[in-house]
Amino acid sequence: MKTIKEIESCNFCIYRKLLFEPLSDVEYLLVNNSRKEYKYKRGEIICKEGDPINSFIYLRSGLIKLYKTDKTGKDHILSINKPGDFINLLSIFSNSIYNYSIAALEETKVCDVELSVLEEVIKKNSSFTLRILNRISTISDNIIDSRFEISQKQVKGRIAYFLMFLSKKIYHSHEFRMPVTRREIGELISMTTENTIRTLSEFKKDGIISMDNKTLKIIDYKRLKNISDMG
Amino acid sequence: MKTIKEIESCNFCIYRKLLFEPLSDVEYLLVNNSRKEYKYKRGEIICKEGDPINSFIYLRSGLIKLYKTDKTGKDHILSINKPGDFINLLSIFSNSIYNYSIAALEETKVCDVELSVLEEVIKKNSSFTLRILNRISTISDNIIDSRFEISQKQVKGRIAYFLMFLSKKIYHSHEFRMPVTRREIGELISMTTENTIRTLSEFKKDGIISMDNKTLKIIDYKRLKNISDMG
DNA sequence: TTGTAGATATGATATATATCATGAAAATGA
DNA sequence: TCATTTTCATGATATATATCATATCTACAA
Repeated sequence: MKTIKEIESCNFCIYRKLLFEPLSDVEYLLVNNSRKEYKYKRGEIICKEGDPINSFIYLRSGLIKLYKTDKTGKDHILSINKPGDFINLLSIFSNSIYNYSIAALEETKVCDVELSVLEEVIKKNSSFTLRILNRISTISDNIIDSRFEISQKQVKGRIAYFLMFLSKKIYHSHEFRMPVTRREIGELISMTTENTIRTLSEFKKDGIISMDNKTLKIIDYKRLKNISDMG
Repeated sequence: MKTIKEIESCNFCIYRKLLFEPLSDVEYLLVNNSRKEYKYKRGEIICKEGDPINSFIYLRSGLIKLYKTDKTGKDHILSINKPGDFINLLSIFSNSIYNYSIAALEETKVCDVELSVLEEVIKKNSSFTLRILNRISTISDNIIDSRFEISQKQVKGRIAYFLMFLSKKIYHSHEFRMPVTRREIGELISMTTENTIRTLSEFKKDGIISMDNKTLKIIDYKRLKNISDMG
C-alpha cells in the first residue's frame, strides 16, 4: 500500500456526483480535509476480517474482491466490486470490526474518510444520509441476489453467469483480460479449481469462448447467456 | 391477514426502546398516528416479491421467513426472523419493490408505518437515522454470514447448524416446537427434503435429538455443536 | 539463466447428494 | 366424519462434483 501525496481533485471524481452531491460546501470541505488516498497493487489486502473499521473507504479506480476466510484457511469470495460500489459500507454501521476482507484484484486507488467525519455529516445532512441508506441497501441486495442466483445453478451455469457478469457489469465488452485466477473464480462460485478449469476448457472446446493467455473473448454470447439462464 | 382494531399500547412494546427511543414526543406521535397493526396466520404471505414497498413493517410477535422463488417455482429461504429483527428494512431504501417475499411461520403480529412518515422522521432526527443504518447493516450482515456458514457445511453440519440456530437464537431452550416443515428446512439450508428428513432421522437414531410429533429436543447438545462446527 | 512456486490442465476414482419410487402418518378441509 | 392433500419416511439408483494424482506451462525471484 502506498499513500498518494498529490491528492487528485475531487471535481473529476465520479463520487462527487454519485454520493457527495447533496453536501454543502462546508460539509464537503470537512470530508475532503479528512480524505486520504491510497494505492494498492494486485494481491494487496486493503482491509482484513477482524480489523477495526475506522474509516469509510471507496474505490476511485481498479477492482477489488470482498471475501471471507473459513476455519480451514480457504477463501470464499462474496463479491467483486468496481468503482461506484461502496465496498465497506456493508458493515460500517453494524460492526466496529470488518467481518470480511477486501483485497485488490488489480492496481486500485482508494479514498479514505474518517468515520467520525462521515457520522458528523450524516447528522447534519439528511439527504446525504438517504443516499448512504440507499447505497448500503444496494450493496447487500446485490450480494444476496448474486449468491441466490449462483446457488441455484450448477458448474456450467455458474461459470457462464460469472463470465456474463464480467462482460456486462465490469468491462462492458465481450473481450477482456481475466482479472482473477481460476482458483478465485472457484472461490466466488463455490466450486473447486479443477472443475472451474475443466468447464472453461469445455466452453473453449465448444467454441463458446476463446482464451489466449489471460485474454478471454466471448464468441457465442447467445449460447453463453442460455447456459447461464438455464443453470 | 386481519387488521387489528384495538391497537396495543406502544409503551410495552420492545420496539419502543429498540428503535424509537431517540424520537421526540412529536416525532413519536407522527409515527404512531400512521401506525397500523395486522395479524397473520401460519402460511399467510405478508408481502410478495415484486410488491411495491409502501411502508416500514416490523414484527411485534411471531416468526416469519424471508424467501425468494426461483423460475422453476421452488422457494429458497434467506432467513428466519423473530421480533427484534426488522424484516423489510433490507430493500426499503434500495428498491421501490420487494425483491423477496415474507410469510408468517406462526401467528404473527405486525406493525405498519407509512414509508413517507419514516422518511420524514429520518430527515429530522439523526440519531434515529443512525439506528436505522445500524439495523439495516445488521440484517444483511446476518443473512450474508449465515449463507456463508451454510455453504461450507454438508448436510449434517447444516442441519445441526439450523437446530442450534433455533435453540440459541429463537427459542433459548433445548426443547421447542419445530416451526417449519422438513421441506422448509431444506429450502433454508439448500438441501432436498429427503436428505433433510434422512439426516434428522439419523440424529434421532444416534441419540442426538428426540422428536415427538412437532416437538424437538436436543439431547446431546455438545455432539450437535460439534457436528455443526466441524461441518 | 536457472530454479521454484503457483497456475493451468486432464484423467481416474470416490463420494455426497439428488432423483425416483413407494408407502405410512398427519394435517386440512368439506 | 371421511376424503384429499401434504408431510414424513426409507430404499435403490443416478449423477454432479470433489478428491487425488500427475504433468505442463507460466511467472517471477535468486
